Amino acid sequence: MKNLDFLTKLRNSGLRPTKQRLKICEVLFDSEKTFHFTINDLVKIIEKNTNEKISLATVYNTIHAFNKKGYVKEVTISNDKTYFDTNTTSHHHFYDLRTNELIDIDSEKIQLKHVPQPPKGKKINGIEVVINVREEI
Amino acid sequence: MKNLDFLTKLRNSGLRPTKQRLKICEVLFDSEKTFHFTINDLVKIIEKNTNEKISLATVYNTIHAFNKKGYVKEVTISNDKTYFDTNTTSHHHFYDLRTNELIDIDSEKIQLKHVPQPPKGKKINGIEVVINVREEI
DNA sequence: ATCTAGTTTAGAATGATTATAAATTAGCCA
DNA sequence: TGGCTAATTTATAATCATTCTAAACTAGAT
Repeated sequence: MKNLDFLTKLRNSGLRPTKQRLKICEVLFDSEKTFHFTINDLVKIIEKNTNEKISLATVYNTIHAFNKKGYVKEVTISNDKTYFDTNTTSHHHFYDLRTNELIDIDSEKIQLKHVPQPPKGKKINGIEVVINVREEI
Repeated sequence: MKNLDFLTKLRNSGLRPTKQRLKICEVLFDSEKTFHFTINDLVKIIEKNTNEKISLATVYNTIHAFNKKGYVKEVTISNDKTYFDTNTTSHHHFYDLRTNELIDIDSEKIQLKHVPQPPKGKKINGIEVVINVREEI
C-alpha cells in the first residue's frame, strides 16, 4: 500500500491524515506479513524508524481508533498487556505461555464440531480459540 | 465440604491453614455452583461475610497459591482485570462483551474438528475457546 | 513455652492505560 | 492566500490493577 492510499484510507474513515497517523499506517500496513504488537512495541518501532519522538497518548488514541474501524484487532491473551494484531481476518492463535509469543492459526485449520446455542437474548459476536503451548521438555 | 476438610486440604498441599485461607476456601468451595470472580470481588464478599478486614495482598497471595495448586483456574478474557473460576474442570466460556459476564460452556459441547499441529518444539498445554456474545438488538 | 519459618498486613512501588488541558495543525471558507 | 475552528498531538498527571517490601504476627515443631 502506498502513502497516498493511507491518506485516502484515513480520510474515508473520518480520521484526519496527520503525520503521526500516516507513520503508524506505514509501520502497520506496509509489511509483507501481518504481526502482533503492543502499544509500547509500536512506539519503539516508530521512534527507531523516524528518530523523532511520538507521544504515547497519540499511539493509544490512534490504535484505539484503528481498532474501532477494524484496521487492527485486539487480541485477548494476557492479563497484563494488550496485544493487537494487524491480521484482521478471522483466525486463531497459538500462545506460548513461556515466551508470550503469539502465532497465527488460519481460520480453516480450526472448526468447531458444534457451535453451542448462545444464552437467551444474546447473539454470537465471534469465536476465539487460543491453544496454549510450551516448549517441549 | 466441611471446614475440617479445608484444613486438611490446605495442609496436604503445604499451605498452612490460616484463618484467612480457611475463610477463602469457605467462600470459594462451599458454594452449590461454581462461579467466576476477580480478586476485588472476593475481598468484598469476605469483608461483607465476616465484618472484618482482609488484606488485598493476602487475597492475591492465596489465590495465586490456589491457582498454582489447581484449586482455581485463571480465565483470560479481559485485558484489564484477571478473572478466576472455581470450576477447574476443562470447559469453555461465553463472554458478554457488554456486561463482562462469563458463562460456562461444558467441555463436551465444544469439540474441534481438527487440532492443528503445534509449532515445532512446542507442546499443547490446553485449549481455550471463548464465544463472545452481545445482547440481541 | 519457645523458636523459626511461613503468613499477613498496610502502604509504597510499578506499570499499563486513561484523562487533562494547553499547544499545534488540517481542512474549510472568504 | 490568510484566518478560523474543530480535530489532533502532546507532556504530564491521574487512575487502577497488581506486585513488592519489610515489619508484625502466628502455626507448628521441639
